[in-house]
Amino acid sequence: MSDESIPTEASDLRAAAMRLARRIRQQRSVTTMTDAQFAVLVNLHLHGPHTLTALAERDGVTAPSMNRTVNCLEELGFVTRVAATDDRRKVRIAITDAGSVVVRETSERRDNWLAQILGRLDDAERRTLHSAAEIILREVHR
Amino acid sequence: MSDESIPTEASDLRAAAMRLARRIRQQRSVTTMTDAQFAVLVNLHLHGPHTLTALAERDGVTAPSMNRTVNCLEELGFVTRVAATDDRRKVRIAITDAGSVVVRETSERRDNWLAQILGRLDDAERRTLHSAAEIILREVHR
DNA sequence: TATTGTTATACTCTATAACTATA
DNA sequence: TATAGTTATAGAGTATAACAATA
Repeated sequence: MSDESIPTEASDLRAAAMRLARRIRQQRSVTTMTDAQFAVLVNLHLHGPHTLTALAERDGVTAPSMNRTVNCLEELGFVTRVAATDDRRKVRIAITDAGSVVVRETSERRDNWLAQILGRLDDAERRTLHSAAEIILREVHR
Repeated sequence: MSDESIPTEASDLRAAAMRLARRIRQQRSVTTMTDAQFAVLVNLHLHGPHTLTALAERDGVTAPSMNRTVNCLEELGFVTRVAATDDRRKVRIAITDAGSVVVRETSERRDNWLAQILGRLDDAERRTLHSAAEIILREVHR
């Protein structure tokens, strides 16, 4: 394979990634919850409690912006704030049981939607998609 | 390959698509422009002038929401509104030359970023990614 | 009466600037 | 003085409800 095919490959890969991600985002269990809120929930669900600053840095937003998102999640009962014991400036933000349920339900819904598509494919094509996912997860860092 | 591997494949594919799309979205030529605005510009660039209703339907948002986005793009000089001659209720929204420049520059920037990643891979892996893109574009509709 | 576009209003996400409490 | 969190304020995207102009 020669290098002159890279531009076309890049363009196709870009179109495919954007379309697939858009359709995945449409699948959610709580339709009133936004992407910003769900991203925070997933982070807390997978990696445990964080400070406000850590959450903001992880999602590439400012602290005041993350503060508002956390306020919304707190009002919805999906996260809790607890003052840190060691450094009294810090606040420990943790996911609640209700928040974990939302993450699991939405993840399931998204995976079920994708599994429908995978189920239409033959083994070779499914292998191709799985290999592609592994390459992307290995080469593209958050 | 057996069906019990589908859940894992779906989960990996979901993670890969979300991460890749997120990183692609970070690459833009005009950093002040939002995703909603850019999506409208791309649509007009690829498929020509549209009415407000058609733009709203295509992006899955309401007409008032699209109206605000188009107002912003008009103020920035990236689109124009022209009254339709046949049906005087309709408004023809078209991309300007400046708008087309933005679309081309951002597309190039995104493809260059992806090409860097593709350039690190061997031929087999590049073939895998390209095949995966083709499968996704064939199976996942907008 | 139905359709197209728009305005009014409200909520969320985003940002910068400024403030409080703590280290 | 520096850091963690918060509040104040403003711009943009989203929605629903209501309206004017036209078909």
